[in-house]
Amino acid sequence: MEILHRTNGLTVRGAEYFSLADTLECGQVFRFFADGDGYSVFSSDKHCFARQNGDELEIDTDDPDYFARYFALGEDYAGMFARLRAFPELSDAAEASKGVRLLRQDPFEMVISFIISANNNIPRIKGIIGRICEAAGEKKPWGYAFPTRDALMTLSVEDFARLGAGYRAPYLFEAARTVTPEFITDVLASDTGAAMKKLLSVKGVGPKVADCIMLFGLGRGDTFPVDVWMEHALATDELNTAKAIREHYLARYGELAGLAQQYIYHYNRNVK
DNA sequence: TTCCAGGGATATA
DNA sequence: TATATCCATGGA
Repeated sequence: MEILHRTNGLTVRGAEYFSLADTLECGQVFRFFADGDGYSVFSSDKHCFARQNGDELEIDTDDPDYFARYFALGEDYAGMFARLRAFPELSDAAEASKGVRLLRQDPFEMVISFIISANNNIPRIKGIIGRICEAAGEKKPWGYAFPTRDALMTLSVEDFARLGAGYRAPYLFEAARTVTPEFITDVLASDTGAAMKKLLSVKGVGPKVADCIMLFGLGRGDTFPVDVWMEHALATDELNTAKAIREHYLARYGELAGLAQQYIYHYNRNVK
């Protein structure tokens, strides 16, 4: 994969293990929309317009370095794909998900976003997050940034409820106060078990939400979020709870479990 | 243990 | 077309 840095973006050639559409459409990111012949993608206080034609990818942005990391352009997806493809039960899902990547998203944004995701559907989640950005995020030429923690702290429980968060409003109010930069640093420095425990101390964060935050926001591959789709796809007589499924596949795929989860999710939701 | 709390999408009648 | 169910979490 060849990456050319331009002043206003990036050009990537030979992006065989990269699918912009599949990566964005597999439930890990809520701030993007199909825009002409590509996608507008928003993360933290950044924006890019990305477009893919075969194995050539164009990313227009003021911050190429940020989006090079965001899209994990420096990581060996060919190698990770090959290792997962070798598991017989994963071969079909892997082949259908060759270009799916784990995005490196902003930890604070992920905590807030995945609290909203609990017991919710994607269109509604997108709506709530969009309204929170308009209410408290900085206005930019391309739209609104995700609010900083300080800006989020100016919103009341009633504000969050009015923006559509429903009964999650008090959790968001509290998270804006407890999820400090120090909290994030602390979680990042912890091993998986300790990180999970710390995240679970935030109200509104249960096991599934914590797994999503670790995988999509903290770059932790050794997690395996099990939502209802995964449970339907993977449940057997022996593995009949989300917890049992999680433990089993975590042990089997190790540090690649998170990517395996994305392959399975994408295959079952978007391909099959 | 069971129930409930937004509301948009999906399934079923 | 109308109505029931789903969703992942915390608290009663």
